[in-house]
Amino acid sequence: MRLSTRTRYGIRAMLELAENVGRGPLQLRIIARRQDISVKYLDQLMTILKSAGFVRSIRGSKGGYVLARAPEQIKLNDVFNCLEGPVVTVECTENENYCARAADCVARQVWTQVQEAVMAVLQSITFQDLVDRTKNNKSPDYQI
Amino acid sequence: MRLSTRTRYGIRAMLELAENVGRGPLQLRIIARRQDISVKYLDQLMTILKSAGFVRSIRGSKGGYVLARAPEQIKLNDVFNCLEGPVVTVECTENENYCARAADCVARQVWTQVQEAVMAVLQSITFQDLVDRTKNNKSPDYQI
DNA sequence: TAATATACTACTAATATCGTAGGAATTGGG
DNA sequence: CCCAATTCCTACGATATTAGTAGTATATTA
Repeated sequence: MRLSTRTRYGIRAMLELAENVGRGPLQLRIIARRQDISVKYLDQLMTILKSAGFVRSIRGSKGGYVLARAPEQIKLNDVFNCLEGPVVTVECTENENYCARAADCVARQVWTQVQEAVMAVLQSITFQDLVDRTKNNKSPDYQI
Repeated sequence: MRLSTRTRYGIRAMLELAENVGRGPLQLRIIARRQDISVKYLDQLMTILKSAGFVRSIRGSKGGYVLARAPEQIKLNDVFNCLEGPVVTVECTENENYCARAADCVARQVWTQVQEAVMAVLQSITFQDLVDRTKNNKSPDYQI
């Protein structure tokens, strides 16, 4: 159960956009440099995020990317699902008919519990929350 | 973030052994048939579980496998870790020095939160719990 | 000694991941 | 109108992992 770089990079890129709200479009090049990600790879990730409706693009010179919605309206769970796929994919938790024993399968119950725990965390956090947390981390009050 | 069959099969095999406690060794062949897993593949999984100390093997005729500890003393988390590896592997959650920005990286905080949520679920369940749940599921009281 | 098990090692097909590469299309500014 | 900057699109490839299959060696019981 390891996270793909796709998801990790994608969420970090979204965070960059969230921090840039109100300052116009942000370029791939900039995001890639700040987050230490290959421009070309990030290019593909943004395509996914764009077609899922999380970001908007402005083409041409002075173009770039902006969030399609306000940061407080985008939950981590949404983006996670888009990039990583359904949380904890075990076929039988999604499709009751996948296995004949599903009804009294305790293993299935466990995976469902795990799944719900992960979703609960990711659903409770928006990109605005992450922006706020970043500010707190950078605040002088928190320096040692 | 999908579970490998390795983990799923392994946990189901362990559950079979937990249900068989006190009845002597259980053969690979039997477990494989009941759980619909390839005998040869299960063979390899049991090798892993054995070297991790979760099961003991009895070789030769009338041999098989038994749990190495009482079912109430084996948490799902232990077996999960053994088969699937660390929960939610993101290098930076395990190794603070992996990334220079780790200290104030909010993405890292998120993955830590997710990780802890999963571990909390898996740590709260033992194989004895699963045996009990199975009995409840099979009890006539629960039939419709 | 025969039958039944586990133990061990090697191989393989399929798939996914994590990119790299190259060029086409669009836009803003001089 | 032209050039530079930027997104858009498609194809390719190297690497690793997964989910097995296969064959043989070793141990134990009866």
